[in-house]
Amino acid sequence: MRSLARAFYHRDVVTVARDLLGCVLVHEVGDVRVVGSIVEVEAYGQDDPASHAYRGMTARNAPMFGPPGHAYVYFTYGMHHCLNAVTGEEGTPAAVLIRAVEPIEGLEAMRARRPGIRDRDLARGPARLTKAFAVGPEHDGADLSMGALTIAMGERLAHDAVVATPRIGIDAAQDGRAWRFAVRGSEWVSGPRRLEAMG
DNA sequence: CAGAAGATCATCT
DNA sequence: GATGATCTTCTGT
Repeated sequence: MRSLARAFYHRDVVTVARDLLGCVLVHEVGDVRVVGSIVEVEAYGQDDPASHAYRGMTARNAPMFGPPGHAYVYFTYGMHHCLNAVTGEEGTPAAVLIRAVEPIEGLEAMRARRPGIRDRDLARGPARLTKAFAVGPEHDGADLSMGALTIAMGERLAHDAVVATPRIGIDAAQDGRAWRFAVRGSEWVSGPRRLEAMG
């Protein structure tokens, strides 16, 4: 598998979000490798009131202003981590939230990390997938809040979003703000109600 | 310094 | 459909 080039992320956030569908998310911790196909994403652009960066740069959202292709991982609700891919021009805040992936490889590890959870729900949600994939300070060590974690750059890095042709169809929904995209008909997107909303 | 809200999830009715 | 968990981040004073 090949990592996505920086140029992939160096584009409009909505375009990148759409194109990330079907791409593969890979994370390795020691010998353990887990892989999943991205089935649901959400784009947060510069003028989006729902974006963490809407009111300018802060300590938390600084990675969103950084170079495309890096990760923006944030902690929320006192217990969850969420993973984003930074896109567009450096200096212009934009990122794609990875909302759900379909597990492909490393199911055993995912089950161990999320005991008692049905396979279908292992990575079906932005905070669920970070737990199944062990994305977070406790496993990555790096200072995630500074965007030190990098996805998809050809360099030797712990995190790689890998190329795969976007499969199936695409649906878009506008929450009034962030653009959400999901693989049409996928059983692995985060929530039946959301699917319905996407028509 | 206090207060509120949060790109969520699991669990319950 | 509603609620509690749990704590960081941001805002206003």
